[in-house]
Amino acid sequence: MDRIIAHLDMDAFFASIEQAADPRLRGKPLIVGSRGKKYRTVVAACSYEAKAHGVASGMSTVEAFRLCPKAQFVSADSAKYLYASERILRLLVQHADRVEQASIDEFYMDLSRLGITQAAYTCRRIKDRIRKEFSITGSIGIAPAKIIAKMAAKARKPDGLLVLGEKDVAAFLRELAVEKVPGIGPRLKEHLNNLSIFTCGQLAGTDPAFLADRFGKTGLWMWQTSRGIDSDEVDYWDAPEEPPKSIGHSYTVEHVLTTRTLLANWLRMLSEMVGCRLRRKGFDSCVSCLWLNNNDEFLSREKKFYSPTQDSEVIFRRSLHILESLRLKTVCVRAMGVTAAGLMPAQSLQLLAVDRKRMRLLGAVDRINERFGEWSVYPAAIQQIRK
DNA sequence: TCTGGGGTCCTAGGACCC
DNA sequence: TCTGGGGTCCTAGGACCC
Repeated sequence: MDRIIAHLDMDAFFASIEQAADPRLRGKPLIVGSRGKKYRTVVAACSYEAKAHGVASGMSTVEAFRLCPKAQFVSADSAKYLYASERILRLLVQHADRVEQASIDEFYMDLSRLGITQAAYTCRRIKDRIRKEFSITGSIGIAPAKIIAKMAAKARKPDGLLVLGEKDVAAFLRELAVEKVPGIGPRLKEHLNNLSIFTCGQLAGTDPAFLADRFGKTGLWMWQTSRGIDSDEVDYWDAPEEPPKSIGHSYTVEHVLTTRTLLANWLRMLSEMVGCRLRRKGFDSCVSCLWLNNNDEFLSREKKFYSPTQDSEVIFRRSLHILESLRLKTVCVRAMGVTAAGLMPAQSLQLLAVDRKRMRLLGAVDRINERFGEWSVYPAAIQQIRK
C-alpha cells in the first residue's frame, strides 16, 4: 500500500490566535514578540499583514518596526498556544489513523488507508473545521513521504492544500530551491550553490558518493530527500516519547555585565531555574554546560562530572568551575546560558543523611514556589538582580 | 545559542586503553 | 622505546529547527 502522509502547518500560528482572540487585531499587521519588552526582543510570529511589509520570524523587533511602524505588538503567551495546539491535535485524531505532533503548530497524519482522493477530501474537511472552530487557518501538504508533505504544505501557504501522488513528487522537487528543504539552512545552501547545485532536481542528479564525501551523513540525507525519500527515523511512527537530552535557560541582559560578581549572580539565577526544572521533571544531570557572549565573542564549554545532581547549588558551582576554566581577562557579558545535559532518571535514594536533608529542603522550596508563585522563595544571592 | 530562548544532531580532534 | 591500528570517551564548535 502506498503511503499517504498529510502535513498540517498552521499559518502564522501565534499571530492568528491573537487575532482570533482579539477582534481589534484582525486584519492588521501584528507582531508577536518572544518576550514583553517591545524593543528588546525578536519576532516570534507575525500576521500576514505584517509579512507583507517584509517582517519575518526571528527578526529583531527594532528592525520589524522600522519596516512596519504601524504594527501592533503583543508578547507571546505560550499557554494560550499550547492549549490551542492540544485542541487541534484532538480534532486531527478524529480523522486519521495515526497523528504525530511535530511541533506546537505542525502535525503529521497517516492517511494511507484512505487512498489519495479520500485523503484530499478529509484534509479539506479538516481545514474547514479548523477555520470554523478556531477562526484560524492551516495549510496541508499530502505526499508519499513526511518531508515532502511538509514542503508541500509550505509551498501553498497560507490556507492552501497541495496533493502530491507518487508520480507528482519528482516534478514538484525538480525546480524547488535546495533551501526549501527543511534541514538545509543558509550554510548548506551556500555550500551547495558554490557547487552549482541550486535545485532539488540538480541535487538528485549529483553523485551520492560525492555528496557523502563532501558533507558526510548530511550529504546522503540531502540526496535522499531530493529524491523524495524519508530517512528511516523520520518514518517511525508511534515512537514512545523520548526523554529530553538537555534542559537549559539563558538570558540576554539589558546592560552588559562587567563584574564577575554580577555575572555569578545571574548564573546563580539560571542555575536555580535549571535545577528547579530538573527536579520537577525528575532528572539528574552529570554534564554542565555554560555559554557566554563576552566582548561579542561566543564562548561555550561543557564538562562531565561524575556525580549526577538536580541540586541548583551544585549546578551553580559547576557553572562557576567552568567559568573559571575560561580564564576571562575581562568580563563584558551580554548574554549567557546554563544547560544541564547527560540526563538520567533522578536517584530517589540518597545515601548520605546530609543529602537527604538537602533534597528535603529543595523539595520544600519547590512546593512553596508552586503554591505561591515562582520566585516566592529564592537564594539571597539573586536578590540584587531581581527587579 | 551568537539582536530571544528553547532545543537536537553531527563532526573532528585529542586522550587514553588494549 | 617507538610504531601501528582499533575503539571509546570527552569536548569544542558548527549547523539547523521552532
